[in-house]
Amino acid sequence: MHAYRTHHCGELRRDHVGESVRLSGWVHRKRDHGGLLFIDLRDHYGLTQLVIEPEMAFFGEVERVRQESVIRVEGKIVARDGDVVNPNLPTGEIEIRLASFEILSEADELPLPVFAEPDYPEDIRMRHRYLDLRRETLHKNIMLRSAVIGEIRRGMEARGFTDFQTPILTASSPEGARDFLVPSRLHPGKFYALPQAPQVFKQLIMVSGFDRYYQIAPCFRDEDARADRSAGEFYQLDLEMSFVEREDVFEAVGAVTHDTFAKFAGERAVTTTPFPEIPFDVAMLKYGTDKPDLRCPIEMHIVSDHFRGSGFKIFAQILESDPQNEIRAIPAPKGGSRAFCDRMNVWAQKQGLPGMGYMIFEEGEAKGPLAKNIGPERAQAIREQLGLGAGDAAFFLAGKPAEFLSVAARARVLIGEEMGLTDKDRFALCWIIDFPMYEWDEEHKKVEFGHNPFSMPQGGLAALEAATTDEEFLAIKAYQYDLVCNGYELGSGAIRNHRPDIMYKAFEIAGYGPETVERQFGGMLNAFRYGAPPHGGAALGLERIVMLLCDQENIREVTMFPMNQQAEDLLLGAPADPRLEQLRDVHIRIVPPITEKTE
RNA sequence: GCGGGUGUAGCUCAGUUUGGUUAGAGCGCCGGCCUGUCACGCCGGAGGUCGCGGGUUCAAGUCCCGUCACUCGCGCCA
Repeated sequence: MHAYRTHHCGELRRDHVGESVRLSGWVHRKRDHGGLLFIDLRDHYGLTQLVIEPEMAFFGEVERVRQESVIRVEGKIVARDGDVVNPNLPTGEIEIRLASFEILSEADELPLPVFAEPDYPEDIRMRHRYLDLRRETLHKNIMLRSAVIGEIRRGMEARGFTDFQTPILTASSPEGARDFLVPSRLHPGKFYALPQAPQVFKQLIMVSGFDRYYQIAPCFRDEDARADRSAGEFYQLDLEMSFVEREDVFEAVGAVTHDTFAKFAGERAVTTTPFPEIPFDVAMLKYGTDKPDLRCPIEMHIVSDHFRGSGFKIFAQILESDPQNEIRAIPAPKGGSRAFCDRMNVWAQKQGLPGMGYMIFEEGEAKGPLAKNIGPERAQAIREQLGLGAGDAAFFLAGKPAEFLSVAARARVLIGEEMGLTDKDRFALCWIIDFPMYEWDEEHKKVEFGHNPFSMPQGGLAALEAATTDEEFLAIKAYQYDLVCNGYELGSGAIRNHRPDIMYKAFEIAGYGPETVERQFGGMLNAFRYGAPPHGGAALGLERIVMLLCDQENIREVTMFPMNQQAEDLLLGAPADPRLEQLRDVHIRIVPPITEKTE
């Protein structure tokens, strides 16, 4: 007989009745009736009920055993009949009448319960992550994560992608986040950087002729965490393809994404391929964001013309004061109640806006202060533009789009949810395409790269050379795209710029001379001088995918050993003070931060 | 770096609005009872610097100031 078990705890059924078995596992739950005692024995696979009677020699020992102790038992499988069958358990038709009982590892009093899952403080969950991970939901999430990775790997391999590992100790990559630095022992004063993404390496892999690469790649970024953004490190499905156009990347990534979601979505619907492609400009106009939640059908409209020179003086003046100002409307079908509109207005004020004006449309007329001031003709025109009818409402935001769009975007989603227009039980995927190559850097008053500088500008060198003014530079689009699901950015990618001449020109527009390009990206630039295939790819945040499939809103719920928001590992204690000789080895002296306030 | 929320028993939380007797409940823990439970049940018990420091007051969990921790968000991360 095996030393620890003949079966696992989720295995035994009615057919096994009469067999003698050995099981090992954790004491999940104990129900002591004095004259009869039940234990739910748990392992990775499930629960099995053990029955202990007072005549058994070890009865007293079982009475004293604490939850989460690890035990080994032997016994005979007996049937549970009639109303003692537990239909909620796969093993609910049998139980084990014990012949022997042994504690393999005793548990102390628990800092957090494994059984039942009330919300627990994060620091305690992190400090005792091994207990937290025993709990049903987290255990399942982590298993799903593994299954998702497996599915992705099979999908990628089936489409001819090859898995390669890229360096962890490397040079700073062009992602734009803060690097984690690793001091060099052999080269005093010099540092490696941990990769923010394998961006440069995967492009070099294409130049090296491997054609199709993928990797479940660890990425490191020294930026503050969010609910949907891990502290310090995360994994992405990283991929790159040679001799492709954008649609080739969409076909490959779309297929793998769809199949992975579909496999684990259960009852939830998944957008079929090809995913809708929404130009960046259109997304900003209709949804106010480049990561729209398409489960909400509401689309915003520009309604500036209806207010220009109108009787609603506040909006009219906003439009006159700056040609860049506009009035944006968010339709709210079925939202035509004063209570709802006021509530939304208060919400907008809490988000830092002066407020959201609104109109309520009724049979033949529009109500609310805005409608009164602009008069029935203009109100009717707005109603027609928005395609609204009686019982509907519309909200209005005025000013610089950049200043109200993020609130408008959230308002759109909120209205959709409150009005029951949003189907929560689906995964709405889309591509956002045609990102601008450059954006306006307000701080330095200059044109700057919008995304990473390695995207191919649409129109190539000719487009860059044709543009001469800031306005023209800002109008240049890149072959740069994002994959979006339910309001989350799942990933992004680009057709890369593999031409040194176009790269010099692209950097020149952002104000960087050739020496900057060569200093920062010389390695890759050199590679492009000896025959580089046109190539492109993408990278998808793995945790985001799993988070969506697990219906979780926090990325730590799908990460086995995450750091907390302050980027600390409470389980093992990191970051930690180094020993003096470690610092000496790498030629580092700590300069304590200046904390005293000097007036 | 900034803003919001939270901090009371091992854990989840009530009590703080309006300062006033010995700070409560559920889960867990310890003891007792219980032969069909599966969130077992019943009885009893232990367990509290009310995050920390200072202040106001006859009196502070409650009011004021400072500070720390956790968390969500902004900045940042394309």
